[in-house]
Amino acid sequence: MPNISDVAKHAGLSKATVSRVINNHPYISKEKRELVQQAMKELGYHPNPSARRLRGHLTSTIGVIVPRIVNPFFAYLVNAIEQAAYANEYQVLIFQSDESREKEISFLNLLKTKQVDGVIMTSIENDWHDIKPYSAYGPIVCCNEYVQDPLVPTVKLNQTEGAYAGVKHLIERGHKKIGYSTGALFAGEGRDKDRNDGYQKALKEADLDLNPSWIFVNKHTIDDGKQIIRQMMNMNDRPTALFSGSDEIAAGAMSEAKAHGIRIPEDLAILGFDDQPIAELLDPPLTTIRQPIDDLGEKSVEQLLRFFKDKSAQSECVDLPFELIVRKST
Amino acid sequence: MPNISDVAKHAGLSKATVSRVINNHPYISKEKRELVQQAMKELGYHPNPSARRLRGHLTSTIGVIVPRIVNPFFAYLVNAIEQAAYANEYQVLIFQSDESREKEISFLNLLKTKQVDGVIMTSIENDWHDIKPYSAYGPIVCCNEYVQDPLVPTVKLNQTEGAYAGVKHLIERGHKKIGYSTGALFAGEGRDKDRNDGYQKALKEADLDLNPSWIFVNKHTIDDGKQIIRQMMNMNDRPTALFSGSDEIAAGAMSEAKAHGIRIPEDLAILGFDDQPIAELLDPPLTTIRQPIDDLGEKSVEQLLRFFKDKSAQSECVDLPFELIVRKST
DNA sequence: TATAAATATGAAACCAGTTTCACATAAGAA
DNA sequence: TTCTTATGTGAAACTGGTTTCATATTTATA
Repeated sequence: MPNISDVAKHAGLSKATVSRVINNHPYISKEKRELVQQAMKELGYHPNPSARRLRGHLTSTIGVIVPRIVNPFFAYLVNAIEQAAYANEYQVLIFQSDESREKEISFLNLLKTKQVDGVIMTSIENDWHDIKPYSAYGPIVCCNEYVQDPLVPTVKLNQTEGAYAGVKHLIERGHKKIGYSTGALFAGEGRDKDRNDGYQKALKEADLDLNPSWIFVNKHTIDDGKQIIRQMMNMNDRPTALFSGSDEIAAGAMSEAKAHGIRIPEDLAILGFDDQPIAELLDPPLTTIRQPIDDLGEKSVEQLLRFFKDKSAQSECVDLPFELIVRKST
Repeated sequence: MPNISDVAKHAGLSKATVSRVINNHPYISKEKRELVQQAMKELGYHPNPSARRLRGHLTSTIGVIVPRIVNPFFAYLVNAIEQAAYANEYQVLIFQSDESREKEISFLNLLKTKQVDGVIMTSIENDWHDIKPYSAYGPIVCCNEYVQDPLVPTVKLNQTEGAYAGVKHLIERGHKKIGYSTGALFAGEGRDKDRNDGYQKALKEADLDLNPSWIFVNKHTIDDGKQIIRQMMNMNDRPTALFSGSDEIAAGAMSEAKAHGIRIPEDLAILGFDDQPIAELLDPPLTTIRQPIDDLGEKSVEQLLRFFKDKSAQSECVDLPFELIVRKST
């Protein structure tokens, strides 16, 4: 592998001039620039990223923290981020936090050690208070999550509206007993809180009571969905509709419900969240709330790039619209 | 951020000694070692990876090339690899080749520039002939793919056996007209060829003819699965069973088939491949061939680590067993 | 026409580590 | 007791880039 000195020698110029050509510095004569480019091509030269990182601050790598890559929602989000990053000649370092606070922090340390230029967090495990200090070492963008801090660049969906529209749809279908599954019930801030707000708002508007035993907390997976149905089977007064926090939960619930002879949507309407590819493959196809995942990824990368270009850029909070996809499960 | 000189000063020793402690060199007195460790702890010191990379060759990063991360099979594979890597204190750099030859090569260049210590390829787009030269810069492990070169460390499933068992299962269920979807029909080597072999072997054993119009080539996605059914609808002589190359194709096919009033498995049996989580959620639940994804990932990382430890380690070819999961779709 | 500003280049310092070389000391062998 | 050999440490060179500083040459302005 040739290095910058080889190129300099080959072109009959100094390392400094070669470096300037590589970095598009001003004040270089066209003549020398072409000489250098010629030499680079002839030697098949590629700058060594480690060396660049060591001196400058450019790593051309962004970190993405996801809870679990096997969750299709995050797989699609990572995909969108990767595409956008690649188009801008950035690499993506992907981390699974596994919903562990320690892992999350260990990944954020990459900012400190200049392994990544910036981080996109698609989930937040620690208190923001503990994460914030890391943003001194590089920009951190919240994507699909957010915190109560106007200084944090954020790209998110209006969760309140989404949940509101979903529940309202169920109410319009005539349901009065609406079950609800959520990540955290008494979340002080963030996505879950907003969804909870939307759920409550829709109920209130329709003068419906909120039955606490119809609220299922800390549900995330397919198995959790099945479990919800099993819980419901033990109730005397069962909900007639279930607003689940994700398509995965909905899929699990649908599967288990059918196993118990419950007809969907006649006996139980099920509403998902995400619009994953499986949604339309389920039987009956799942009514769900589509999140604009590609936009989410693109905008997040965009935000990050803005900060790379201008250290003191203004923080933005991008709010993306959602869409209710009505299929046969409601 | 403290650097190695700060630590050296704090401990009253030289940079060299500190470096030796970090790298577990022999010939260091217990006394000084503890002094250094104390100093590192007190200062909260973490070595700068870029600097280490620059001189030595350690990047503590492995690259993984997948065709598409949104394909759940690869999401699970990446997950397994990541977990195994994390346990060994390695980071994972994930790349989507998007089935593009150029992208694949551009990622392999990271080996050249010492950005990754080694690469796990879960798909191969270019001819091996063009990839091989890169292995001079670091080990390349084939995972779930393979090439005709005994010098390449490989972890794979016995695809021939898998396909054979699947088709045989369909034959035992009484099917004589078995449709088959594959990636490439005339593949000279690799996964698709082996599966094709297994398909043919099972047919031959049962004295069944191979009807070329029942073979569907270059199918991968949910939509491809739907398309297969549409093609079948136009046939006078239709297969009574479909052996699809993935659960995704199977899911698409099942959905479209039901839309046309075809009963499963009475009118058409459908067999998947992978055993993805959706398999058991479909209606009817999908009979499929389970790939031991976690083992696939773990073994691949293991192989890589072997080469990191011993540059001239012997290449191994690990063959993993599969499992037929019988559900209701056949 | 004198002076300031813009353009253009190279030498050397710098980033934060690792490794080589030189050298000192302690232990084991002749 | 002398000569190897093993053990332990530091100064300095090195990795491959970027950036500062010094300096030379143009070009623009007063």
